[in-house]
Amino acid sequence: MDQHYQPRDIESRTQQFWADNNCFVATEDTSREKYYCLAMFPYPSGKLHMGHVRNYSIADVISRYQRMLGKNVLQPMGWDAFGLPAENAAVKNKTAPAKWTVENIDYMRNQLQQLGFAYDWQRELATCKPDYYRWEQWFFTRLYEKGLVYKKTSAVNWCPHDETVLANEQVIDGCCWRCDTQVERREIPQWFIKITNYADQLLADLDQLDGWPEQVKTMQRNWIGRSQGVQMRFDLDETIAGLDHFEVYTTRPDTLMGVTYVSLAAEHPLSLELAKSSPELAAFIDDCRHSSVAEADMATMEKKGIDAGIKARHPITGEPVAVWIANYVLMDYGTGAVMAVPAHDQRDFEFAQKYGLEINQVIAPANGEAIDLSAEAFTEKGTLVNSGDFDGLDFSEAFKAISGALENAAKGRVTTNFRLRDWGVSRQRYWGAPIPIFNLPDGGEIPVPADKLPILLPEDVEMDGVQSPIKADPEWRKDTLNGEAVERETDTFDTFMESSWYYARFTCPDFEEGMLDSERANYWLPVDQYVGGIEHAILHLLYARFFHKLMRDEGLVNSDEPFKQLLCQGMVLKDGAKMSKSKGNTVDPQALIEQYGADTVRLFIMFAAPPEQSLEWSDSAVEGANRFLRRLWKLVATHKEAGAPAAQLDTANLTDAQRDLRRKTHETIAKVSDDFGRRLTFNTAIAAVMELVNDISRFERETDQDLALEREALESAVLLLAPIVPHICHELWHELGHSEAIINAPWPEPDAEALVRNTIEMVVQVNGKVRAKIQVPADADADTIKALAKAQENVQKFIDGNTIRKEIVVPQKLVNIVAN
RNA sequence: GCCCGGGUGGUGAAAUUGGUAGACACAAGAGACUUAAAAUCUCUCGACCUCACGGUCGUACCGGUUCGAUUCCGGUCCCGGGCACCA
Repeated sequence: MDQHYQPRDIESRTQQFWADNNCFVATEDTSREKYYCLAMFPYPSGKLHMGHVRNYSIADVISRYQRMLGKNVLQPMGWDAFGLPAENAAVKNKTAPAKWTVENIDYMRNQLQQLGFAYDWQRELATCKPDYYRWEQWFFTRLYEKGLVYKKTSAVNWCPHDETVLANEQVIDGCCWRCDTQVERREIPQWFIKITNYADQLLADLDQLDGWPEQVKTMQRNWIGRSQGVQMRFDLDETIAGLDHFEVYTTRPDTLMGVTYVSLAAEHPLSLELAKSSPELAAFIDDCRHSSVAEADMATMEKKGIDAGIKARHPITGEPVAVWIANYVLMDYGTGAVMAVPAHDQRDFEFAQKYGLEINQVIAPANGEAIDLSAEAFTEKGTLVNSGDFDGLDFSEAFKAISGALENAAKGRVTTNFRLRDWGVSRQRYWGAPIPIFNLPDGGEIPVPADKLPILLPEDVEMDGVQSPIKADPEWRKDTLNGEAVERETDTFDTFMESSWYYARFTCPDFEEGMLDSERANYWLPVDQYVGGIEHAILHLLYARFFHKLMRDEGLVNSDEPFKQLLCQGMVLKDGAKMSKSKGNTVDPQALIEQYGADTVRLFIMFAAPPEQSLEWSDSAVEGANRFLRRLWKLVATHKEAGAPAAQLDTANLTDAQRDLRRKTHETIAKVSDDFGRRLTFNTAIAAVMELVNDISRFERETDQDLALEREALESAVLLLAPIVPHICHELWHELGHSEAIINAPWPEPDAEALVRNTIEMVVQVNGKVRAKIQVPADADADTIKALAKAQENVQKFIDGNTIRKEIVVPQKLVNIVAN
């Protein structure tokens, strides 16, 4: 055996072995328990970054561990290949997005292979290929036929200088990232999928996701945002272009008697109508357009408003209420109009103060305390005051009474509302799947019939950064249907469409007869373990859950949820900031693989932090990971020099030192199994193996029995590390005399007998402070332990002269004597 | 602004169900080996007091619950993720 650890040779030999033996090709086998482990597929941006290495190392460790447990494991890999960066690169480098994307995929695939991830490469897919997106197009036409798709106008960011639509990311401080022109909102017709039809299911089914982090479920619940409230009408004093009222929704009907004005969105039909006869209003509404469509921008911008000059009638008192137009009311959410209660809503309060509007208290704290409405609104629930017949009621009584009064007067009703909005899937971009719709000469549209699919995206194009090549080309859109000329839709799909079902396509990527081969899909689905960045906690995961239910209702899959267990890994940081090109703090994984080998990179990244936490990069800690592997290699080499043990291990006759090493070995097996299988804390698992390796190094080997014990300990360490550093373990396993490859070795199990301890160390506290440590027999009773604890000299010192008030014994752990 | 997380030595972290704060590493310092360096091995390593035994303080900050709080509760500050067209 080579005395020195040579990762380059070891890793290429091992990877060759895996490839030659098709080790990771997965086939359906109903006689075995399946395990589908999936990491979020990458966008092929050029080369792997540390976030990828972390994501894929975590998933690979889980896959390899489950395989050693005997499961039929599927771990696929593919490419989320459509998207904006390819277009930007195309403009910059004068290459077609397709070419750029394919080259990136080739480079990154090679990097993943160098890292030794156990993928079934036969299932590789790329979403930009027609054999993938054709089924997405087909599915969209099915949704259309089911009435789950519709077209409506919706706002986009528009750069008036470049005459192009901008993504939120391309809007910097309200201006175009290329030409710095102030962007405006522009309403254009776009396609939507009715995710709101599934809002209740998407909310309710979160409860069955026991394997998801509570944090992610909470975020999704809040995002869906189901609320009970009241929708009511405010009648206008005069009819304006046929409009005699508008609707508002509130979750706080108890504050209704405190309404002092109402606010309309700038795009509200009433606002637009009023602007026709008021240059002042028209100017204000025009000004409101100068803002990006991003909610964060809307919420943080200066709140502005203007008196619309009309009055509405309070639905209960009939008193006139001022109508304002405000820049912070969203037309896309709710009714586009909100009632304002400045005394009990902070945003309304600030607006009212700014414009000198009335602030009327109608809620008092339930405990009778006075409130000061000169500084801020009182937003908690309480008891009604200044509310006429409703005075004295609490929130729920007031909710019932006021909504009842509105219902009786036919002015309102109790409704359930969702914050969730329908999914806008239209993009005015080139590098995406064309939306499969034909526009008819008479102005209508129909979905592209199945026999005309796929609508192919031309790949040999030039990008100018302004207009999509399929929009610029007058020929591309031309098509015929039943001999009649029709025009293809030139918008493409949101790329979240592709990433919403790729996990299912991996079960049957070669299937040509349909979107999914249900038999194979139902064998592998749901995904047992999904691993990806926390930044996807809401959008991607919600859309994928939605798509799964859509596919279920189409009869393609038979489960309700796509991902049984979810692990959200933290980001990789350097100097406390996210690694990014713009900050110039990136570390190239490629250089590290070349310098230290894949195993060192994998070990470092799994050891540095638990998976959910952000990970701080450290060059010297990588050095440390490499040092550990060298030590392990050397330890096996030294062990081998002593030859193979002549006799079997005789576990019934062990010295104390031998018993200690054997206990450590089996404690480590138990600990690592729990960390891998239940806790998913790989850093502590590695630490436990390091402790074992330290103990082996310190173990003084003399007899043949010692040698056998040392071999048991080393073999265990190698098996336990195999999922993390598979290449070195592959070779060490052979060196330890096994002809069968470690990839097919079963996971070790702890021997209960080896774990037994005769004595236990317990801590003795006096008034909660540690004063002594005692060794007690494992089966000692509480009185014996208390007596022994009190007999300690340093314990005596602290209880002497005091009365013992209480003695607490926590079995196996500690004694606390309370004395004063 | 709203929703969700996080904050522990010089550094990354550990403490799994409220029970020994700092496992395992990194860095640093001292020593051994070496002509020398690297590598390797041994020891020290939260702060303060103490010759030592040992003691006091310490998990962002303020307060609470408890025999006992890094862990639970209330508040504050700071950092990160998401906010529907980055993926």
